[in-house]
Amino acid sequence: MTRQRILAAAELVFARRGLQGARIREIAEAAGVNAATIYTYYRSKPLLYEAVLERGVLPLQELLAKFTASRGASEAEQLLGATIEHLAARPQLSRLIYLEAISEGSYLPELARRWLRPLLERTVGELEIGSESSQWDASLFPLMATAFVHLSFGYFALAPLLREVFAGDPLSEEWVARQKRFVIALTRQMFPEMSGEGERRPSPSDRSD
Amino acid sequence: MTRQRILAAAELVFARRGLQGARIREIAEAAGVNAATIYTYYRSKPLLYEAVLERGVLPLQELLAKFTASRGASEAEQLLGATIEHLAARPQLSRLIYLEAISEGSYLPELARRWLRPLLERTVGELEIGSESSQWDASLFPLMATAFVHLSFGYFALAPLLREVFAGDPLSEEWVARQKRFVIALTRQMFPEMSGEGERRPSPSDRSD
Amino acid sequence: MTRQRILAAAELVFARRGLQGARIREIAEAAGVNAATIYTYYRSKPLLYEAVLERGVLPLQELLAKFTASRGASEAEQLLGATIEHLAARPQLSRLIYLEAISEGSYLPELARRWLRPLLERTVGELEIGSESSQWDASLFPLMATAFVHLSFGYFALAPLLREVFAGDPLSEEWVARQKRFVIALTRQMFPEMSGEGERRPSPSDRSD
Amino acid sequence: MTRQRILAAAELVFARRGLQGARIREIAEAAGVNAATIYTYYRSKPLLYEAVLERGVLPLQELLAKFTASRGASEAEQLLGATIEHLAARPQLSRLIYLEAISEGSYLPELARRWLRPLLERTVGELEIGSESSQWDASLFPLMATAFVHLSFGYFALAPLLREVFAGDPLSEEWVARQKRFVIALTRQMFPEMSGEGERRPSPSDRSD
DNA sequence: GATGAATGAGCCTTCATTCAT
DNA sequence: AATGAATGAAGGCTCATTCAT
Repeated sequence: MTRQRILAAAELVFARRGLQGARIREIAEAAGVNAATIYTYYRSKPLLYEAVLERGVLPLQELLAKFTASRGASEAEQLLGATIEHLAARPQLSRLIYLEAISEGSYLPELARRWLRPLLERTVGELEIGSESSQWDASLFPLMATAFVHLSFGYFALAPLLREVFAGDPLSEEWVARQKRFVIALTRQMFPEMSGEGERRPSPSDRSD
Repeated sequence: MTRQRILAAAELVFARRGLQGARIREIAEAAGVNAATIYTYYRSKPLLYEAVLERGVLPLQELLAKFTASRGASEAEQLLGATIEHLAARPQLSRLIYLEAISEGSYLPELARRWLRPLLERTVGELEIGSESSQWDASLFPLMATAFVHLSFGYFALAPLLREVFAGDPLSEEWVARQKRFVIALTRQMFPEMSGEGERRPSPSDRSD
Repeated sequence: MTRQRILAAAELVFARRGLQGARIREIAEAAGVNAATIYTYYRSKPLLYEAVLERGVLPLQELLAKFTASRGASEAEQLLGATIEHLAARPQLSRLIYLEAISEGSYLPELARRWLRPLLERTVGELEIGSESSQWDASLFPLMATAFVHLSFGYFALAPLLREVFAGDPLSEEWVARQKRFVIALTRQMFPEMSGEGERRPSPSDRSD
Repeated sequence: MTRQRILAAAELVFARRGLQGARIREIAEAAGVNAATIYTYYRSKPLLYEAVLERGVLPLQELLAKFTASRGASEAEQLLGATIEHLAARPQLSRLIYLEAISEGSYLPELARRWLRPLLERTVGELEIGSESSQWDASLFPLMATAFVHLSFGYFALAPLLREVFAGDPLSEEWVARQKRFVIALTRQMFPEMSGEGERRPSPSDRSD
């Protein structure tokens, strides 16, 4: 129980300050425990940091695994939607990953190997199925896959800035739903051929709220 | 001269560690001066940080200003292209901005006021010209504008991660050109009505290299 | 316990160097603790300084309070004697107060309010009882009161200089007793009318050693 | 000229902060010169400090010398009066000497040898002339001499504290004159036999203002 | 398991001092 | 003679970490 409280607090602080900027005492305060208690569970700050990342990346891996088995027209859309929902429920995750990437942290290779590479392969592989009929150059596929990372993870990472610019809260249900709708609509716009015939092809202007 | 060396070194370190994580001594070493020398020019680390951000944001403001006067079909494309080229020449800028946003730094309001807000207004305003005929819901415009931030700034901010995943260097001329081409193609895909008749509408598969 | 050791060491160093000149590391060494430990108890050097002064001034206040109730001929003498004995037991206190005064420290108003002002009022009030018959101009009373501060506190503050000039140790019992005798004799010399009839009027040359 | 400005500024700052607490840059600012300029005249902070003390002690030595030749009843009074006037014109001198004494500075022996020792010998010697008829124990002579140091130098050293307690300014002409009158009256009170017959013996209540 | 106390290392910043101009 | 720029050496303070309780 204490371990979970520590992990949650650490995630919060690491997502805001990064590994170097985070302070054990701040994490301890956020967790409501003494700073020394943290060392009962984790032998050092970097190890705690790794545990936090681990706890964030593992579900992503699992999320991805679900979509590896079945393939189909709407698979990509479902993956995108599920990812965004997952991220909306864990607002710190995107920030952690972006911070780690920007800071060129030592966990970066792990992040690439276990999460981004599978994600890209999975998505690009998916997309390449329809590549023959696609109007897109195959060399753009990595960039496209990357774009979807930005449109899902980046949206949440930049939330503080968006909050400053727009009136509303980017993490609110309404906003998240809108972003989800936008990304899926964008996908369909880019790959019209992937939308199965049987399925009604929704207009980007469809509103669910 | 020393001041410029300090600013350049500080940009490098701040872009990697953030305000809190950056160490003055590391900046000093990178600048090839004694740590005390930094204080001859900047009275504190936060003030140095502000100066670095200032030096990064001002050109963005000016870049934006150039495109405010004339409007037209290909204006948005030009702005996007120019932005990406600008960022490619200053690889730390995107990281600085993303770090500041993720860390909810105190410079965030300034960033919103002087850069993101004008950018969005400018782009959304541009897009709204064609909104009548557009297939996009007006409520998605902010998200679309934000998406272009991700596709330009985010690309460079995540460069270390991409470098880890792909074989090549995301900051290389070839890669940057490809990203530029991709983003512009995406724009045309999304707003076909904005491409003027006189202009040949290029296929996204066009290659310049 | 550690707190007391720190306070004692700090008193020693502050009395020698003042607030600005004192070095935390020197205090720590004198206290036999790590410099960081000091910050476990006091959040900053000025706050430690205040605590040291507080610990010095409070007993002075209490000493003064004892003599506020009863009044009489020999009260002043007793106060003087008690003060000198108190100071002899706390050799740093006078130096602290003099340093604070000379340096125009921020604790000065507190010092005036809680110690010197009551002392003067108390003494001057006492003296004024006999003012009718006194040969002293009333306008000199403040100066006289101040003189007694010099003759008690100043004696201890200047101890290092006296040690340099005379052979002996100004803080030795013998010297302190002699100073006490001198000050009291001086008082009687100045206010012969205050010495009660019943009491034998001792000659200044009386020796107790 | 610059040298004098530096000395004056240094005196001001040293009198407030002591050797350790004083900062070269503060002295430089007070003198209106660049900090480096100070090093054109003095090779180090301690040497500047010595020069300041030297400049303060030398006139005291000379003042003392004037009174060494002639002896007489009113000599002591004149010395006291002259000293107080001298100090009133150099408000920092007393503070410098007291700080040096309290801090047990390295200049202390010099101070004792050149100023305090001669002063005491001179005064005590003077007093001992009348010791036969005096009511004072000879062993108290050093203390008495010291007392006069307090009553002259101490008065000015504690000026900031007195200013805090009393309404007026202890350095004002009126206050200084009063203190002078008080000290002289006290002397006469203590040594009535020293006041020559021919001279009218003034009452302590005499007022000059 | 949890913590208050303690500390070595290191951080930001200041300071006395030097030197080229 | 005077100074702006630069720096090695602290100085105050914080931090991650340990340990006895």
